[in-house]
Amino acid sequence: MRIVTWNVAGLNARLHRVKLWIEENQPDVLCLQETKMEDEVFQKKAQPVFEELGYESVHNGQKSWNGVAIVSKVGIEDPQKGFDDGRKDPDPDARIVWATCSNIRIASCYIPNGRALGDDHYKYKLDWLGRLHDDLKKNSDPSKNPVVAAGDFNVCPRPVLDEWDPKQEYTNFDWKTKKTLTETFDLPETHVTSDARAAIKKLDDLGMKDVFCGRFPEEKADTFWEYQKNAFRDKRGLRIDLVLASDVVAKSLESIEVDMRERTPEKMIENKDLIEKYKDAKGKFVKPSDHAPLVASFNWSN
DNA sequence: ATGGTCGATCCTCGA
Repeated sequence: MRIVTWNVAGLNARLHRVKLWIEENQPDVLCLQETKMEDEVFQKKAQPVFEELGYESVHNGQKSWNGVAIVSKVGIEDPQKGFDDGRKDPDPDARIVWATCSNIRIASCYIPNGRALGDDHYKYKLDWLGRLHDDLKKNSDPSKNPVVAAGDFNVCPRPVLDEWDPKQEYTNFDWKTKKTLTETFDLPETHVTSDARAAIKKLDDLGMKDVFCGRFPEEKADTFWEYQKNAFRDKRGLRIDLVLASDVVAKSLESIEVDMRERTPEKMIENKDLIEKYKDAKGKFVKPSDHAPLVASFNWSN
């Protein structure tokens, strides 16, 4: 059972590559984030592509921003859009969708970025993670049942290992001044706070284990590199995409890895055939997302 | 002369 999470940064723009990736990698369940489209658009443009490949799908989206989907070749049962955490105020954003696939309750999650510590969006981020906890506790009981929450958590769970070094100096040539500039890059502060980490810890305490962390407690494995300033080339990334699994699932983990090839910028692709392959029907090279797919394989049968 | 973020939308915002 191969479960994948991938923030595609716009499914309309990325569809050609998502299709290729599914064909090559044959995931059982693919959790997508940042589809940036309404459900009607998903049904019309994306769903038929997935169906052609033998996949069912469920989507919770909105215009321009956010949007999440579960794409599965092992069934989609009891789909649910948004939270069912007992609260009356619905989430204003389309950030979570649930489905049961091969007897595992699965959520595709896009946690709010937070923007800045003083911003209301940061409060929303922490509240959102609390709601995820409460929904899991209320409906899924991860201490007993097979549950997976996969997605872009916008939190670096482990200090240092899941971050870039904010003190490291990077050099880039500036064509305007014709000088080599040295600069450092601050971490996104909303991703590394003790409160954000405590929210992930609370999910862990509920029984939702960060399976990469369980297998590789001492290793780095970034999943996101910003588009700006050659971040991928300079290995300036963060580990913010996570597969959280309840114990019965987590203990069946066979492998977990990041597909770096899918994030490789055009300039760094050496195999020219690959560049041709990434061109869509109109002959336009489809750029990578700023996130790489995180692929988790479990020895799971229901 | 080089390159400079990207996507969705409507030009600026969010990441």
